[in-house]
Amino acid sequence: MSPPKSRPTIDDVAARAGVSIGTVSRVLNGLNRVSPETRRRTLQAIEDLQYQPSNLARGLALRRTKTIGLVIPSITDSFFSGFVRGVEETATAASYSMLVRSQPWSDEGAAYEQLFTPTQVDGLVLAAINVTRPLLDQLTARGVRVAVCQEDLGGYVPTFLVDNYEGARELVEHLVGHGYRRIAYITGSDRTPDSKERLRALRDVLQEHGLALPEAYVMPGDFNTGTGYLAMQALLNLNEPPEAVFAANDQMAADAIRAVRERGLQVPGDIAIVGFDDIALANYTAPALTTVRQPTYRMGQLAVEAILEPQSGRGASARVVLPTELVIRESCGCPARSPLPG
Amino acid sequence: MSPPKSRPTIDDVAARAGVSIGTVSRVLNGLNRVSPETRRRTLQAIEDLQYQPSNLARGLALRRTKTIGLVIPSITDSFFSGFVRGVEETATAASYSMLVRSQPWSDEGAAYEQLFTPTQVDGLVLAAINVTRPLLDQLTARGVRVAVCQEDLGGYVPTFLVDNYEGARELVEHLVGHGYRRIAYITGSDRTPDSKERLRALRDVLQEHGLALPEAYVMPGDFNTGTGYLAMQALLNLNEPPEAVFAANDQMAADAIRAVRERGLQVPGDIAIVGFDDIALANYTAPALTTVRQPTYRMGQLAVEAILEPQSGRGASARVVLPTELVIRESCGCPARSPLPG
DNA sequence: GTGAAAGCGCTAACAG
DNA sequence: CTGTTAGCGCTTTCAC
Repeated sequence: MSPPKSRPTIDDVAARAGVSIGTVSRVLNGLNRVSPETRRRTLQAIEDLQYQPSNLARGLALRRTKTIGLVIPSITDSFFSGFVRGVEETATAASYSMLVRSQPWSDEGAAYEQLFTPTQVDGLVLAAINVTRPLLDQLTARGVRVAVCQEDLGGYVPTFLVDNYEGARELVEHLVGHGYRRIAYITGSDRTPDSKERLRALRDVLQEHGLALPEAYVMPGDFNTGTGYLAMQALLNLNEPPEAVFAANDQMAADAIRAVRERGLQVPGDIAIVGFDDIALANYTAPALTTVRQPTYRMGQLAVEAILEPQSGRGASARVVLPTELVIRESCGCPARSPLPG
Repeated sequence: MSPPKSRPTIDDVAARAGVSIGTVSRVLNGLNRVSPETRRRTLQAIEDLQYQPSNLARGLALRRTKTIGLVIPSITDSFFSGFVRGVEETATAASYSMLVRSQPWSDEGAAYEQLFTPTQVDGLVLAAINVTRPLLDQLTARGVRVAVCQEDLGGYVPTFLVDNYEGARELVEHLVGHGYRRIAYITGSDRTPDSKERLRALRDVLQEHGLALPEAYVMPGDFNTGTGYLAMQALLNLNEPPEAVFAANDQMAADAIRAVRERGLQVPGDIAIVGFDDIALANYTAPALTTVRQPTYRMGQLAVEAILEPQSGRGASARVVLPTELVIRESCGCPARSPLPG
């Protein structure tokens, strides 16, 4: 691409108003006092020229860009929907722009090393992204504020997580309360501890109720669309199929429901199914999904706040675990409730 | 926020390598030739210092930022999911960063006037956003390349639309093929011509088949969650309810399905329902939704290409109408097909 | 109060 | 091939 055409600069404004650029800068930033008359003339010139200061030049001089970067596995993923809104709205409210980069998970975790270098973003929100400690150190050493979500890097940088264990416990207790004894689990991928934590909760609750979790009741999935369907088929083929299944996330739970229905069986009549996350889809499966809501919007909001107001983050090394919320709909066996999404 | 800590600059590199900054710049941009030895020493210094050039300074000097801005009603909306991916992936492939701003539709359409000023973005993708001609003129005059999607501003800037009329025609023809005679429509909002175009197609096709579209069969909706439910209830309360309903988008169709099911009726047994868009949800409603797929990914891709390679856009004023694709699932009355989403 | 001038970090001529 | 220098547009002392 070729360079853009000309646009008014601070010099043009100064010339037109008959003042120096220093004065223009002053009325623009309004800290020092400028005489009413000078200010008026200057504002008039700005208006006439439709002048807008260059963020680039301003950024260079100030060494800050008023933009924060968001790195996320997939900005389009329904699960991150609330999170992204939380980040964007909070950033926007503080007059910050949001630079986004989708960065699918990878073992190397290398590609984004050179993205969002300092002086391009003042802060970085890393969501469900595994970065190496050296990279993190380099970023912070260069003055980039970073906040991490859905991934525990050790807590030497503000971190926001969700209480998977407690959330899952509540969900499983609810299932047990329905009277189900044979409860299976469809796992997520193992690149984060989420799936394991939810499974641990399932194990613990079952044990506390004197129930067992047979090896065969733990079916592998990967959080993505498709695997829930396969896992459920395998579960249904067991000699003694489970009475209820807990899928590590809603996407797999939705696919599991399809697998059950295609078998000609009913949910929750023949088998109950619950998920985790409470994505938008959870309201539209038939039956609607009982699940655990994650405070994703809040998390995005907190991450940005941690970047914007480091002091509130207690030495920039807070590690907060947010509570979840059990959302009871119909797939667990409870009667239908509100007619509309909720 | 306070300015960031220091980071290596091109001067540090030059000093360490014992060369001038001009030389460092040359090895960085590799256009002019540099002696192998000098190059080696310079690269070594860069490596040692973990130097990364400042995009800000570079942008100021070059007058381009290598970032494009995306303005969209809601970056989180499922319908724009493919579009956003198309924009991001195409931009990333060209080494461009993506600045995002959600801008809910409004009559004034004013808030984003000062966002993404030049020298902050080289180009702007406006999706389903109504901008005034003066603003558009100002942007292009300042050298910002803009591409518009899902909104027809008059064609003096690259515009990408979808063939609503043809897509809807195909869908309705399919419905008529099923034998339905009484077909109703749930409208979208009127801020874009989309809903009206789809309705026009419905009218035309019905007429061509000697069928009528009673006034009462056109129920108002607004594309958003909730209204499809209400509209469908109203339709069911009619003395002579329709045999099939065409909702202006999938979200409303999904809500309509819920309304029908809650009435104890079957879809498509008692009443067929179809939508438009083919969002992810369309695969999970029960029954799965027959709908019209919009080439959103392609559109995002084309928009970015139009910005990056203006010449291919034919004088930067192309206006391309993309074809849609009929996606037949079960809600229209067709038998179930593939077990997995597709 | 307001102008002049020194950068911020980098690219791009322009001399050698 | 490589060093020097003049900006890019804005903020910020430092004098007047």
